[in-house]
Amino acid sequence: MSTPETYPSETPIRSAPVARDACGMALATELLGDRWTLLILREAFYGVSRFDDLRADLTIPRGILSTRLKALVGAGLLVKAPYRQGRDRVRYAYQLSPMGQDLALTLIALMQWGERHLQTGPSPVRLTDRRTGQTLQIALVTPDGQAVPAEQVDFQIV
Amino acid sequence: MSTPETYPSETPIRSAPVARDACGMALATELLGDRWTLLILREAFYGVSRFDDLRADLTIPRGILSTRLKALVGAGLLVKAPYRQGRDRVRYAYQLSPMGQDLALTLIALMQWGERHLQTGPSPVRLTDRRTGQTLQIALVTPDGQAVPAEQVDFQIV
DNA sequence: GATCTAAGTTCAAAATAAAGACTCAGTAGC
DNA sequence: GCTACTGAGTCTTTATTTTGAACTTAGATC
Repeated sequence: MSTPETYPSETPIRSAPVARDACGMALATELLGDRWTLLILREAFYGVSRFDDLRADLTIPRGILSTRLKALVGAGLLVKAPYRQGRDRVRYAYQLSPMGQDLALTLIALMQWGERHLQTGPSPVRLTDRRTGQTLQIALVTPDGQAVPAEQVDFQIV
Repeated sequence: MSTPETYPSETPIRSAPVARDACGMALATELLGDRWTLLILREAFYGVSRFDDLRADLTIPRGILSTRLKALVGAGLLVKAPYRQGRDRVRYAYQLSPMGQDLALTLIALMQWGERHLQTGPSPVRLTDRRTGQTLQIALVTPDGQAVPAEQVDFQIV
């Protein structure tokens, strides 16, 4: 990808060319950028959905989990779905909404970066093509699904 | 993509099938998951590299910026490069290391998700194929660069 | 020598997070 | 009916972080 101008240079970049409130990444970061939210969503992707299971799995304080879940439900990433186990009373499970599920590629991108740069051992997670068994990776693709190498990607601000 | 088992079900998932310290995403989240770190990296991608420019652009307290930059340099995402403007004394610019640059796809994934779900107006950011001008999107691809549709992706834990 | 600037450090006050006790609604056992 | 139990929270106190503002430092300029 065409990286931003290398620096030191004669005219260093003094500010970001896109305002924070017009940048999807900045907006997403405001919602997801804290110590727990992405970890909660990771659990949700794995299918962990009950309050006490999340709390035990993450060892997160109850109050914080409660606050975060409210925020995620409020933002539309999670939905509170009623369920009943056995003859027990109705309770609620936190499940990914379509908006939440759509975050999958982002979390996978983060996971693959973490595996490349932070993880020492091999990863237990396998992402493959169901048809061919080939290993899959995150990339930028054209509308017809052809990956474009980084050097060939043009990043511009209009 | 084969989503985790839908729930309510007879056997809900009680805990994540991958330990946090064996999951690249969880490791990445520990490093990047706070209110400022991703925003700092966003600036770095746009080429903003000086302490005071970052501070002014983000309106982040100096102390926090100092702490975060140290952490990012320590983790290897940023490098402190000496520079000299005019006849001024040597100062240091914070630039993305290869490890930091490799986070580009992750930030783009986050940006595209934010654009789809959080942004109201059109995005000023254009990601295109330099050869054909086609708009680009994040996807999972096979080693030969062919995108695989979500339904055909197999996610397994070994 | 006094002043300016970029890049920090230091410190008190405010906001957040953590840990643990408490609540509440419905079940189950006696 | 009374007691205990469970999942899903709330409440309260204490610890940790963040904030904002003032101070510091090193070299360049006047």
